[in-house]
This record gives sequence, C-alpha cells and structure tokens, in this order.
Amino acid sequence: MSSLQPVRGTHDLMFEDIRRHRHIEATAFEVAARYGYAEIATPVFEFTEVFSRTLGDTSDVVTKEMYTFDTKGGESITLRPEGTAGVARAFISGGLAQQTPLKFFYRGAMFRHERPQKGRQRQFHQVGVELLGVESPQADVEVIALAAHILSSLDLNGEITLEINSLGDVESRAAYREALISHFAPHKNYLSAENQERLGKNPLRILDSKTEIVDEKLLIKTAPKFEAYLNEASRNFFKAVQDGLAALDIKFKVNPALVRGLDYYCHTAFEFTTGVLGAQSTVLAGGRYDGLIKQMGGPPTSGIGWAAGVERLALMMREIAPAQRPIAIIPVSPAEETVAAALTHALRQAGLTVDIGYSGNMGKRMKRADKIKAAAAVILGGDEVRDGTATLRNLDSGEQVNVKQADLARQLTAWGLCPPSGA
RNA sequence: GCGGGUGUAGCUCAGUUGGUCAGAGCAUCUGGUUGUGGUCCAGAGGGUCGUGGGUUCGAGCCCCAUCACUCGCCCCA
Repeated sequence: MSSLQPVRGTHDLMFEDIRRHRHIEATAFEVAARYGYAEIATPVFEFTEVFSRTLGDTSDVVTKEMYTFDTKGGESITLRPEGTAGVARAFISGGLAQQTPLKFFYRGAMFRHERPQKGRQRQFHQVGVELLGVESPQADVEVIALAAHILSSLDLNGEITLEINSLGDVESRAAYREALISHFAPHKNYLSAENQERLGKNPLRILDSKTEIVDEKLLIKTAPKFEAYLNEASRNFFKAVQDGLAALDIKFKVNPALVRGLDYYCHTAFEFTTGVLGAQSTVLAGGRYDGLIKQMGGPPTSGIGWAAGVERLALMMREIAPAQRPIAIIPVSPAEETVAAALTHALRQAGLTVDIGYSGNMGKRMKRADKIKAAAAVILGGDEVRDGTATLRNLDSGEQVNVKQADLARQLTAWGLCPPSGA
C-alpha cells in the first residue's frame, strides 16, 4: 500500500467537484434560510455515547461503522456518522428547550466505515435540517416541502420521487410490532438468517428487505399492514401530512415498506429516491423523532428533520462553470512587469477578477489567457507604459482598443465583460 | 462484512493463443510566429504495464497475495 494514496473511501475535492459541493450547500442553505432555518455547526466528533445512545445497538451504523477511538485523556470519542445526534446534543447542552420552536440547517462531513461504492464513501458530506419543538403535522409538511424545494432548485439530472409512510405513535407501533412477530414467528424457517435476526430486534425492517426467495417474498407480502394498526390519532396525523402535501402540490407515494428501525422514530418517515444512482438510490431521507431528545436525557421535545447526501446529489448535477472569467494582464517584456503588477493590483482592488502569469513571452501568455478562459487581455508594452495606456483585447470577439489605464474598467463594462464591482 | 468485475502515459483507452506489445487519441512542452491566443503543421518529453511474490528460457498477458476503484448484497444520505 502506498502511503501517498488517500485513505480508502476518502476523496480530494477540487475543480468541478468542489464547485458542485459548494453549489449544493449554498443552494440548500439559501432555500432553508427562506423557510426560517438558521445554520448550526456542531463538532465533527462527540463523546461516543452521543451516538451509541441515540442510534441504538441494533443499528449497523453503531455496531460496525463508527470511527471510534480513545483520546489521550481516556475518553471515547466518535467521528459523527450523521448530523441529528449532534444537533440534539447541542439542544440539550445549550438549554434551548426554552426557545422552541427551533429550526436548524447544517452541512458538513460525516464518517462511516462502510464498504465504498459510487455515492457511498467513508468520509462524505450531508446537508440537513432539524425542526425542534413542533408537534403539529404542519412541521412535517414544511420540512418535506423544504426538501422538495431544494431538490428542484438544484436542477438535477434524473427523476426523483418522494415516498412517505407513517410509523404511528408508540402505542400503534407496539401493536404492529406484535402483529408482525406473530405473523412471521411461526414461519421463521422461511426467513433468511438476516431476517430471522431482525425478527428479534427490528421486525419492521423485514418489510423492506430485498429477497429473491419466493416463500420469503410471499411471507412478506402477506404480512399485516401497518395501516390497520394505526390508532385514530396516528391515522389523523398521517392524513394531515398527506393533505398538507397535496395542498402544496407536492407529489408523493405512500410506501408501506418504508420503515425506520429505531424506537424514537414515529409518525412520518420519508425518502426522496432516484433510479440513476444504482444501489445508492436514496438522495434525501428523514422523519419524525419525537422520542429522541428525551431518550438522550433532555426534556421531552418533538423533532423532525432530514439529511441529504451531497456526493449523491453532485453525481446527479449538470456541470457548474467557474463563477467568473478573469481578465489577463500581459506584460510584453520584463521591462513592463512592475507596471503590470501595479495595474493588476489596482484592478483587483476595483473588484475585478484578474490573472497574471509569471513567465513566458507574450505568445505564451496569450495562450495561457486563452486556456484559463479569460474574457479579455490587457496588453502592456513599452508604448503603453510610456503613454499611461493599455491595449485591451476582447478575447471572444478579437476586438482590440487602446485606452487609458484608468478607463479599462469602463471599456470592459462597455463590452459587457466587467461585472459590477463590489465597491 | 459477503459475492462478482476492473486496474497499461496527466486523461480516455488499444494491446490477438505468454515470444520487437510498451502503443493511440487528447493533454503537456518546443518550434513554425522574439508585441497577439483559440485553428493548422512539424517535433519532443512522459509508463518500475496498481503493488509484492510465483510459474516460465521468456509475463502487460498465467497463478497467489495485497491495495484501490467499481457492480450487487448489507446498510444507509
């Protein structure tokens, strides 16, 4: 193994890649801000129990995918595998219960020791939101609407569909769990080893397993439906969410197999998926977690949120051009380099994007200007320096004029090449 | 974690049954054009064939291991 390779499952982001990431994060934040969400940045690592307590011991994320290590002080800390636990911890340790409702947006790197694949890395990035302290189904609607709004703002290549489901409240879920167990337990032998294990820990998860075995398929297909076990309150809640989405003209499909394993999830679960990313089809997912903050030791507080995978969205995005084409300053000979440097500085101060090369004759510098897609070249030779002028060449049209150095910005504006200066 | 596939120049890839097979295009650099780019022409540089072993007279090609990527499972964003 070469030590000069990046660690497995990690990536350097540059050029087009990082432009896409920035664009996704900026768009997500901009739209979220319109909905009243404020940014929160929690630490990249937390005490291990922040995650182990919230994600539970049945979750693969906790049981085998976390980057956990001991500090010199003997504390166990973990690189965050997801964003919600950190926000919930911040809510508790900051005593924010007095300030609900709270709307948070976050972005950043997450870490999971999974087997890498396209759209699945060990260090990856998410943007996400959490809405804390609102019990009403209106919160679910808003959070889903925000997600849909962001996704449509990104102009993605490929269809994205929204699926939702209800996990009901505690009572409904307990009843359904019992029903599933009594449905599957007598035919346990038809289930795969994985599903037999789930039967004990997490019977809901059996519903969304992909199996090829006919008998198992049939068994899953004939399982009782959650709908029948939702109590009235849960049913009303789910209906309110669906009505709310319909009122906003947001298309969705109810998918009874869409489940969450952890106990603190309740009511709404939703996923935005695409067919263009292979096995990594989920692009954004979330749900309601009314039990989470209490389970972590805070005051009972309802919450709902989602997270989206930046890498996955980036894979679906069209090309992002660099923000601004530069102006290239080109001294004809070394004698003009000092003046050229001063002019470069002045134009940058005036708010222009200016590039100057550091070597080569004029022909090479022109080539470089072309390669970096400069909009115009400012040519400074002996004559120009003597007269306090510059030769300005429009690199798209080939048009070329001699102007006073002080008039450069004006001429660029006339050509439509000079963006409004920040000044 | 499990099961497949792939790995040759900076990039995209060709390399027939192991015996001039180390190549092409693009990119880069140089020159044609020492005050004018994008086109064109000519030329040049660049590869321990992912890495480490093994088989063989001989391995890019076969075998083993390993690393990375990739597809599916799993899990999830």
